Amino acid sequence: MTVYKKEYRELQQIKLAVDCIIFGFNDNKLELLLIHRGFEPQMGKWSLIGGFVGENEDLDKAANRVLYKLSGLEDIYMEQVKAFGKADRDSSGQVVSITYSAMILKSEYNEEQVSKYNAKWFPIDELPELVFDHKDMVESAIRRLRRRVRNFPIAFNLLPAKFTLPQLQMLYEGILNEPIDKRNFRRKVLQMKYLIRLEEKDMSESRKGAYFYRFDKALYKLEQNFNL
Amino acid sequence: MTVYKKEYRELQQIKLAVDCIIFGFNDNKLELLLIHRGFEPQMGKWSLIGGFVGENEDLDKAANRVLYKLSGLEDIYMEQVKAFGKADRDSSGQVVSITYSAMILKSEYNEEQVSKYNAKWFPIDELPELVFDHKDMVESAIRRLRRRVRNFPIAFNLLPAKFTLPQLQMLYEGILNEPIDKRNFRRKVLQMKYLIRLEEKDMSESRKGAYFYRFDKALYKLEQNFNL
DNA sequence: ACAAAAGTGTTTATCATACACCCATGC
DNA sequence: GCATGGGTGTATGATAAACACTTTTGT
Repeated sequence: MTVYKKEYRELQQIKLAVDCIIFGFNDNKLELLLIHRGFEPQMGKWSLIGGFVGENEDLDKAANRVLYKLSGLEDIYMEQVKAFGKADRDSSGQVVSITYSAMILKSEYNEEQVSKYNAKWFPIDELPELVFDHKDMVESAIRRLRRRVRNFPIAFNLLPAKFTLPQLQMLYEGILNEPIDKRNFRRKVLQMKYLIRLEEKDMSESRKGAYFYRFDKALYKLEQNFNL
Repeated sequence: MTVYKKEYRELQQIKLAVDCIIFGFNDNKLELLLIHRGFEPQMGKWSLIGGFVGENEDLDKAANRVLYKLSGLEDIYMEQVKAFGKADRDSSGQVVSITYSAMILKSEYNEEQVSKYNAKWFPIDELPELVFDHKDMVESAIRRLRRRVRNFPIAFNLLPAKFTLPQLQMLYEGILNEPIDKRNFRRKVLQMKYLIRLEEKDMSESRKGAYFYRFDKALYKLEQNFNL
């Protein structure tokens, strides 16, 4: 924390921010929510959803507050990714930013807020030019996401409560950006007992129809081993 | 980064620090370098090696500067672990701290500096009471270390350039805190072609003597797959 | 009857694990 | 010759990867 008492007194000019990397899923592709920056510096470029940490505000709370302000979403699975702290990363001064990553179900997202804040979804392989080092932030978040989605049941945050296995597989293929063998995928998914098949079928995607499943959080909590 | 221009102007009272979690290895156990805190608050407890980030100083550079100041070591493998940002984590005010973790070879460590800074090595299962949330910091760094030591050749930072396989195995057993089968360990280690056996033997630990090996960084860079 | 997506098993290779004895040397 | 730590191989089970056909139903 600190070594010399005198350092404790020095006032830093460093500002502390959080940036939220919000993933959604659409058209079999991962998407990212960005905001059109309406002020200098770098006016006109696109930016992650971010803001400064408040006085006496927990870092995690700050990230959630910012996310809530700009999306209306609460209780979203959100994790710290990394601190970005190059002294010259923000041309307006020394700003250290901690990134947080969230995955949200787009259909629960309040579309009013999107336009209100000049926000827009972009497929992750068609991102516009981003301010400062936000491109690095996104890349590190995607790498982390691809690692974590194999070991934790976080992908279900991008799906409705009831979903089909083809949907789930397409989601994984979209996140990992690689094709997956259908039979192997289904076997692995169903071997873990966390997916409960419902009676109902989704008839909208095929004539045969695909069974709906739900993810049972309680069962997962018992074992907590997840691997895809 | 930022959403409202006005926020840009507000002066935060938040201070930004780095804390270094420095691991060494001794007597088949992981050790941690701590500093005796000689000032309030929490005078008398032990603390990680930390300090505030300087004006116009990169975060990584700040960590390295702090580490250098307190240990004399340069060019140490050091990685960002996590940001700690509970508003009340430091009783002297709002201080957000980014932790960095380094592993050093104790025999290269300047012993003069240790006493000069009231620093001391502690086995990780016999840590004294630490200030603030430093215990959480250490725990998260150890978890990360145990994860990474299996997938990256970072353990060699804790050994001299020439080392024996029994030494390496004891190091892994110490870090992971579990026994490892000798034959399986050696097979896996030698299957990756990064370890070069030297002619020389270490005769100090046994009558038969154990071959010295060295880790070939260049070979590792070619493939970069590592798994133990 | 055919198109379109859903669903289903087996084989093979690879990797992880468990396990016990001989070797080289100094005393 | 014996005590001490160093070094070696094999068999078994588990996991991952490749692969093709049948089912259902709306038109």
